[in-house]
Parts: sequence; structure tokens; C-alpha cells
Amino acid sequence: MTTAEASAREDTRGKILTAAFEEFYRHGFQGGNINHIVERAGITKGALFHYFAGKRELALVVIDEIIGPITHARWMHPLENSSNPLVDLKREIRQHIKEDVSSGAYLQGCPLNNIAQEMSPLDEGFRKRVDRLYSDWRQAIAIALTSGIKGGTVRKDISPHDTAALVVAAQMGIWGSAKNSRSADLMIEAGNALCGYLDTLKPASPRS
Amino acid sequence: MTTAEASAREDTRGKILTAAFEEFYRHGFQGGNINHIVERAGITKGALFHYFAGKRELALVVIDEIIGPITHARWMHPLENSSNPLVDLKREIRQHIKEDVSSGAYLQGCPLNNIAQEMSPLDEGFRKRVDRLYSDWRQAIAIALTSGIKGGTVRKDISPHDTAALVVAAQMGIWGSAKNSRSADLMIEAGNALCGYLDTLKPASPRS
Amino acid sequence: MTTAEASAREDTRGKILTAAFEEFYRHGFQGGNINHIVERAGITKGALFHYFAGKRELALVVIDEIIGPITHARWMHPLENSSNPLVDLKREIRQHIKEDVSSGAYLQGCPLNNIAQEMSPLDEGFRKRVDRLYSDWRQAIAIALTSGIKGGTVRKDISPHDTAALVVAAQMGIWGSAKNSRSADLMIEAGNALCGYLDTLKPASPRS
Amino acid sequence: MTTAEASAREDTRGKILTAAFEEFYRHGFQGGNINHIVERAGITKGALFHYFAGKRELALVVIDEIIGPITHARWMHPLENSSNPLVDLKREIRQHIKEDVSSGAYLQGCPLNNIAQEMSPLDEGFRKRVDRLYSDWRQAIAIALTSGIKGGTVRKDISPHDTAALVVAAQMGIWGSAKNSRSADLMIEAGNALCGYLDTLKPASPRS
DNA sequence: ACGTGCGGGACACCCCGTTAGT
DNA sequence: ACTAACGGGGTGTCCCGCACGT
Repeated sequence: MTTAEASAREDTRGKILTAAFEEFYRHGFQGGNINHIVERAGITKGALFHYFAGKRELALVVIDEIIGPITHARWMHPLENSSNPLVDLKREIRQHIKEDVSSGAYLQGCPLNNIAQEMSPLDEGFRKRVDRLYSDWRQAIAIALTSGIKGGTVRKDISPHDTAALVVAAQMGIWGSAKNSRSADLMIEAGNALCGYLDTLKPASPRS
Repeated sequence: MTTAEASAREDTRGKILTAAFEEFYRHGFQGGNINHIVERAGITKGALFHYFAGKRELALVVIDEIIGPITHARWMHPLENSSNPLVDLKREIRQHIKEDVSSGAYLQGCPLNNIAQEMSPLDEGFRKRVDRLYSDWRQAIAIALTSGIKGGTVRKDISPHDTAALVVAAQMGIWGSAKNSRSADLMIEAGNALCGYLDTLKPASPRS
Repeated sequence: MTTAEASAREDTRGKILTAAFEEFYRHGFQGGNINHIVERAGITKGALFHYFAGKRELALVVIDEIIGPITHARWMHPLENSSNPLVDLKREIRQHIKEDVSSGAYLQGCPLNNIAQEMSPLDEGFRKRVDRLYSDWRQAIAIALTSGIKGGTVRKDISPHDTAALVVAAQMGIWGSAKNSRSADLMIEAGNALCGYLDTLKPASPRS
Repeated sequence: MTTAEASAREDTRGKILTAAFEEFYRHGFQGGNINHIVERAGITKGALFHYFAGKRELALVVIDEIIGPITHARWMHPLENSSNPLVDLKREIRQHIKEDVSSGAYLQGCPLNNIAQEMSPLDEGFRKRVDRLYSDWRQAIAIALTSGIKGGTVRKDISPHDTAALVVAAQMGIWGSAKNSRSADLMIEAGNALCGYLDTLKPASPRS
């Protein structure tokens, strides 16, 4: 295969994935329409079927190749080798809120959470892939908190494992709340409260 | 209309609503099947369309008459006239986790959140009803916290409004996390962390 | 339900079955087209789906309610209480050949055999229903032959069981041959030979 | 073209034909799937369409080059220059039943008859090729019987033409019956009866 | 108040064939 | 000779809602 063909292939495949991500993000998996995907990608059903075995398989690849990398990039990479996880977590949170508010993404919800809530109880294939991402995310936070405890930037009496579970859950809930309420303010306010919570995890300052 | 007729009417209507709640809870609104509802309710489609204008209207009534009352009973009533909101909130949370773990409800997610995540961006009618419930819930917590501040059982330097938003969001996220992971442990651990957060809202003990 | 409704129901159901029989007879089950059936029956797909769960189930009912009764009426009933099975069998064979030749049915083959050859190896549900009809047919012949042996109109040294199997097989093959060759003559000639075979089953005349 | 090239060509073509025969034998022509053929042959669709104009043409070549030669070898060649056609026919029949029972081929039916029953009324190209094979077969038997009459091994008062038609039809029907019933016994029993029929074609022994 | 036959349409699937390339 | 991306359409499924009945 030539380079041109390979890139054409990746191009078409990528267009399908992008269009599928958009469609499923907007209408959910069950509500998503294959014809819309085909139209938006500017291809035909034959091409789609050539690359993906069906709607379900397409959605699973969207999770693996679109949603997964985004989640890693946004939530996990910034915490790697963090010396002060509380600061880094707060920066992440504020950064993500700022972006979602200005882009309007807060109105559509978290792509990962959307698909999770819809499909987890219905399809084990979806559930496993989504759960892996959330597990990784929780673990990344727990590791950062543990290293923060060692480095003295985090209180020693908290459970990194439980705390990580709460932080992830809170962010799922915050984005979901903002979506339901169509309220950027709500996102900001709850975000502030979450940052306030993270502040309580700092070691008691020696003298105050 | 006689009393017997009226109660027969309520009986049929109630059976439809119960069956519809079950169906939408399990498969979502878009994935829910009217024929299944009809079968489970032991009635016919004619009866369903006699009482409800369509699938959408049926689901809206389910929110109003089934999910709404449950939410009020579980989350809002226990906080009314609370003298110590932190204690009451923690009791609520632990109670709900215990129930959901033993009933297996943690596997299906929160009925309100499920429908919220699926339908809020797609249909304004759904969104408004769901948002009203969440708003009420947040307000109930905020009022309780405010009264706690006045009563000296809650720190004075926190924002009841923001805190309420976080508490509600956290619980949305916790139940959703447990659903995705099929893990009761995760629900318990994140619940513990949430209770730990609530403990940080207590006024600094006079001497420490 | 009123009589009018019931008969309307039977009417629609019957129209679908008749149209389906025609379609499957002409194009086979796999090649048969549901849209053609709907058009020919003058109904809609909704009505078809109301009465039958799908293409497969429709075809199975066609076997039970159309092909089965025809087969019984043509091949089995005339042999009941036969005192001279060889004569009755030959009359059946000649009668059926005459009818098929004049109606042109010899060009389309035997409805039962068509569906049998196509679907038996692919679907156990089809196979069982078809096999039951052929079994009944063979048994009807075997019983008649046995009773002919007792009555002295059939040779005592033949196996009614094996002979019945051959007679049925021969008729399957004769109709099939005529279909392939588009030749009424072939059907007549092979039918003559089959009648000749039946003649050899007569007891040796006492003196000759 | 070199010898190596030619043989490579024949190799690919042959693999396609073998795979196509298998597929059409199992699922019929209409139910047969080109992708399965391509996969089983270990080639690509491009190669298939390079050698054959389409699904239909492929199937026609399968008849000509696979099914036809098999039929000739099994049914016609053994009868050439037969001095005692009844003995040779019976040997053929018993041999073929033994083989089909032990190989399980009785469950799949006769490849020629399968395609004949499915496609003869739908496509004249199929019909003509299939009919030619059956005609040849009938003629081979008729010629052998005629020569048997001349040689004194067959009764003089039978019609070789009609008898040949019945013998071929009976074998079509026997194999078909066994396929429908999934019964090797049925094949054997009907085969016995057919051999019994052939025995009646022997000239009456001078005195007994 | 409630049953039932039925309308009409959309949706996912999947499949045969072509064409630009090497 | 052979490849692989791709075209385009037909097919079965199935579902929501209506229009009558009684």
C-alpha cells in the first residue's frame, strides 16, 4: 500500500470516527443515526460498513480512539509526576471549567459520562471500556495524592483511594449538573466548592 | 363518576405509570419500548393512549408523579427543619448507599440522573422538569446549611449555595460511578470521602 | 369481538398468507420479498407485522396452514380406507399429473418440495414441519399398502414401508424433473413408468 | 504466458470454484455469500471478479466445471457399454447410497438437484445447464436399457425412455427425502425398493 | 373506558459490484 | 494478476400512534 492510499484510508476512517463521535455525543448511542454520520462524514454507507462492522462496533472504536485519548490528555497526563497534586488538580478543574463554559461544551455534558450513563447497564462491551477509563482516572489521582502525601503537600490522614473516587464522581456530577441546568454559573460554583474541598486536604499549616 | 369507577381509573393509570417507570429506568426513554410497557402493565395500547398522549407525555408524567415524589421523600423531606444539617446529610447519604447496595439499585443508577443525562440536551420539556427537581434539592440543602450556620453547627465561612451544588453533584457522580463500575465498594468508598468532606464543614472546635 | 371484526381479521390474515404462499412458491424463502407480499396482499407492513413475527414465522405458518392442508387433501385423504391402494394410487398420480400439466403447475414444482429442498438443511423449524408432512404421506401409503396386502390386492412379499418411501420419492423427483425440463411430456412419461411399477405390485394372477 | 503463470492462474481459479461450490452447496445460490467464498478461497474480491463476471456467472461455471463432471463420473460413465444395465444400475445406486451415508452427504442433498430446484424457474441459464445434465443422464440410462433389451438382460416390453425418466426421478427424490428427514435409513429403504423395481425389469425367467 | 386492527415510515444491516491503483 | 477502498441501494425489522369499535 502506498503512503497516499494509507493516508486516504486513515482520512476516511478518521472522518467517520469524527462524525460518529459528534452524532453519538449529541444524540446518544441509541438515538444516534447512522445516516447522519454518513452524511456528516461525506461518505457512503458502504464505506462505513467497510471500516466498521456496525453501529455498536463503531461506537466502541469511538470510545477507544476518540474519547479515551481526550480523557487521558485532559485528566491523566497533567497529573503525571505531580509534586503538588492539589494544585495540579485545581488547575485542571478550573481549566476545564473555563474551556467548557467558553466553548459551550457544558451544555452537552461529558462525552464519556454520557455514553457511560446510557450504555453501561445495557451492554457489557461499552461498560468495560468506559470503566477502564474511569478506573485509570481514579488511579492517576490516587497515585498523585499518595505521592503528595509522601512529599508533604497532602494530609497524611486521608485515603487517596477514596478521595480519588470522590473527586472523579464530583466532576462527573458537576458537568452533569451544568448540562441539566444549562447553567455555566452552576458549574463554576460547584467547581469552587470542589476546589474548597481540595484545600481541606492540605496538611494543617504548622502554626495557625 | 362513582368512587369505584374513579379508583378503577386510578388503578389502570397507576399500573401504566409503574410499568413505564420500570421500562424507562431500564432502557432509557429512547430505548424504552411502549409495547413492553403495555405488556408489563397488563393492559392494551388503547388504554395507554387513552390516558397519555404519547410516549413523551407518558415519560414526563413518570417524572412528575413517580420520580419526583421519590426524590422529595428521600432527599428533601429529611432535611426540613434540620437543626444539624451535616449530621442529617451524612445519615441520608449512608442510608441511601446502604439501601442501594442491598437492593442492587446501584447497578441501575439514579432514575432521575439517568433520564437527565439522556434527555436534557434533546428535549426542553424533560430538562425543565428534571432541573426543577435538582434545583429544589440543591435549595433544600442550601437552606439547611444556612440554618446550620445560624445554629452554629456549620462553619460560617462556606457558601451554602456552592456547597449544596457540590453535594448534589457528588451524589450524582457517586451513583453513576457505581453503576459504571458495577462496584458497591466504590459507592461506599466515595460515600465515605463525601462524609469526610462534610466533616470539614463543621465549625472549628473551640479549642484546637 | 364481533363476527364482523373476526372475519375482517381472518380476511386480512388470509390475504397475507395467500400472497406469501405465492411469493415463496415463486422465489423461494430466501429470495422471497416481503414488500412484494405486502403489495400483493394490498396491505401494509404494519399489518403484516401485526399478524406475524417476521418473514420466517410467516413462512412457517404458510407451511402449516396452506401447504399442509393441500398436501393432505391431495395425497392422503384419497387413500383413507382404500380397499385397492394400487388403483387409488394410480388414480391420484394420473389426476395430479393431469391437473399440473393443464394448470402449468409443473413449471413451478411442488410447493412442499421446493421449500423442503431449500430450507431443510438451513433451518430446523422448516425441516421439522416439512418432514412431518412427508412422514404422514409415506405412512398413509404404507397403511394403504398393508391393508391391500391383507385384502389380497397387493403382493404379500413387498415391504409397504420401503415401497411407500419409493413412491413418495418418485413423485418428488417426477415433479422436480418436469420443472427442470419444462416438459409436461417428461412428467407424463415418468408417471407412466411409476404406474407400471405399481402394477408389478399386484399379486401374481392365479393362472398365467 | 509461462507454464508457471498458467498454473498459478489455474490454481487461483480453481480455489475460487471449489470455495464457490461449497458455499452454494450449503446455502443455495441466492443465500450464498460472495464474501464467504472470497474468505474461504483465501483471495480477494478483486481476484474473483477478475476471473468471473459476477455471482451468477460464477455459479454457472461451478455447474459446468464442478457439478457436471461429478455427475458424469458417478452416473454416466459406469453405464457406458454396459452389457447388463440392471446390475450396473443397482451397483451404482448401492454404491452411491453407501458413500453418501458414510460421508454424511445425504444431509446436504444432491448438489445438482439443489441448484436445479432453486434456480430452474428463476433463471433460464441455470435451467438449461442443469437440464442438459439430467437429459444426458436419462439418455445414458435409456441407451443402456435399450442395449440390455437387445442383449436379453432386460424385458422387451418396457419403454427405456420412460423407465430412465423414472429411475432418475426416483434418485432425485430419494436423496431429497433423506435430506429432509435427516435419515440414512430412509435412503437405504427407498434404495432397496428402487432396486426391487429394477428387478422387475428382468426378463421373465423361461420357467419359474 | 378501553380493545384491536392496522398505517406508515425509519432504521440498521449487509451485500454485490466497480474502479483506481500497483 | 491482483488489491482494497468504496458506491449505492434494497431488505427485514419494528415501532409509535390512530381510528374505529363496543
